[in-house]
Amino acid sequence: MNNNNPMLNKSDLMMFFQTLLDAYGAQEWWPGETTFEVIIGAILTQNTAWPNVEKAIKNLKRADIFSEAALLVASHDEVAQLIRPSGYFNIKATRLKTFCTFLQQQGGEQALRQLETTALRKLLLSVKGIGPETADDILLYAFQRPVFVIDAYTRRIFSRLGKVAGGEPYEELRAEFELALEPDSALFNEYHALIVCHAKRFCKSKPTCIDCPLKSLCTIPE
DNA sequence: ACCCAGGGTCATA
DNA sequence: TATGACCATGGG
Repeated sequence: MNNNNPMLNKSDLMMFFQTLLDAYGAQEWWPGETTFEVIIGAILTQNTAWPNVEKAIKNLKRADIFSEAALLVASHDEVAQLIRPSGYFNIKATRLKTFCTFLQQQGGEQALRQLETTALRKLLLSVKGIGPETADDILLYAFQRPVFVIDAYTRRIFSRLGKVAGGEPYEELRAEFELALEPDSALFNEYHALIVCHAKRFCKSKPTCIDCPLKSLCTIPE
């Protein structure tokens, strides 16, 4: 499929956005007060419901293990036990420590902020445990870069709207969204937040189409 | 007792 | 490139 007659076009995307914004209001993402907290949350929320991540973050804060230095000093088992509610706790404990080591080697958040988006993205993807979606969460919500995050919800919603196939490679989908829209980090921020908000209410694997604000535009409603 | 959640890595063909 | 196994808790 080429770009002559893109299924994903700006006017449709902005119409969906406005509909979601009218229905749910501004979400003001990411939940988290600091850049560091956004990044920790992005790693912990991999394939995991957000309330479980909040519990894990609370545990880390209560134990006063919520900084690059503290996470590196703490033992693997201690971190793992604290983040237990977020699931995959052994893997995620390693990922948190790996990221902190990376941050230290790079010279901290300030050094990363100096990099161009494409360079920073490549660097983040080189960290074991940070894949494309987590990298884009970090780029958009921690570093305010105009990157359109693709997640399972995005695939599901827009495939049900008949705008994408759904099974495209990550980079292909991201390119489609970013080519259709102006690079606007505030827009991308709110758009992804609204996608998640909407999917949690109406666009689950078993859809709940009653009162769905996108119902008239959807290809599957019963 | 299922099914699913704001993924990523690794082995295999 | 494209599947499949694995990681693991908590809520519906």
